[in-house]
Amino acid sequence: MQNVFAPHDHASCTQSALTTVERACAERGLRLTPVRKRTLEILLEGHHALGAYDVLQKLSDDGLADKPPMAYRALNFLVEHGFAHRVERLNAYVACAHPDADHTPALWICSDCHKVAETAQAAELGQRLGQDGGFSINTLTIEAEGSCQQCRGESSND
Amino acid sequence: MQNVFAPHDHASCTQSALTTVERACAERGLRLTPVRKRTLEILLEGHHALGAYDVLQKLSDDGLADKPPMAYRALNFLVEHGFAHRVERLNAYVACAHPDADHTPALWICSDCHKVAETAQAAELGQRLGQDGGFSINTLTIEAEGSCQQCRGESSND
DNA sequence: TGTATAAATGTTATGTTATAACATATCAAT
DNA sequence: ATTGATATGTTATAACATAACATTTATACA
Repeated sequence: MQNVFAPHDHASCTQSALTTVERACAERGLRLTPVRKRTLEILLEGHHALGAYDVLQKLSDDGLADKPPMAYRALNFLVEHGFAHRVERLNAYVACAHPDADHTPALWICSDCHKVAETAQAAELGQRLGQDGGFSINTLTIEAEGSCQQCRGESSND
Repeated sequence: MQNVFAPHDHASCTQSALTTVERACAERGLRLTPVRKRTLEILLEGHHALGAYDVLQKLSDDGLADKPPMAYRALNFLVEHGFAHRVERLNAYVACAHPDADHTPALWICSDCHKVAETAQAAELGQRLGQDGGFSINTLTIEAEGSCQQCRGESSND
């Protein structure tokens, strides 16, 4: 687990995500317009899920967008291209922790600190699960709500 | 996979779910009031997810409830006690396919026929996933969207 | 049997999340 | 420059959900 729960150098964490997305957009011919980039930055400010209207408020503060569709469009762009994830349980959005990998993430929502972490091993797992019933998966949502190690104040070997 | 996608004797399927829930309520001292029972019946009419307002409409037709909180209360009761599940991806609800077992279901949403099936093997799986990061899971959501075997028109051994 | 307590229901009002539909502007290629 | 595609601006409304408080009904037990 790429541990966003643990203390880390968040500035470089943000910077590297941003750079990676910029590169990915360049490579894939995607337009990381001002609203889109700012939306990503907003999500990157913390490892928390933000609702579309939270994002909209911040975009509005910056004079970049002031109506729901604008925020939803930017968020949908990010989600579609794997630069952010929608957290179904929260009707909210998180920046992707490793936007370059093609992945179906499992999301880990700490109900205490409200941070959301992500792991990538979900896809194979879904395939395995679906095999029995002959179900062919397009998209898979795996979200756990609970408490992270940091919030439980426990050591790693308990 | 308890295959709700495949043709089956739905009347007996419904009846047995209903009986099981009635028994469970009796055993656990829960009150399966008219609105609650009818709500369950409504969900049991098909293996489809229904939105709270769809349910409300039907309850209203029956003169049992006519305001949002009434439907939400009944639905929440069913969900809390494991007699129905909330489908996060759809903001909707399905009757539980095996309401007696204590389970964390994985839900299988066919985007073609819109039926929702359920399997029970999710819990262990979540535990395994969370172990690495020391994350302690309270609730786990696993939902796959895709196409069922029936809708793909494929044989079982492809 | 009356009364206390808890549980469920009824009701108003509003909060929150999301999109349809259509107009306008900008970009990218020829 | 023209065109076609993409993105943005805007209005309006749809869809989902709950807070807060009043009233009724069930249940327990004095």
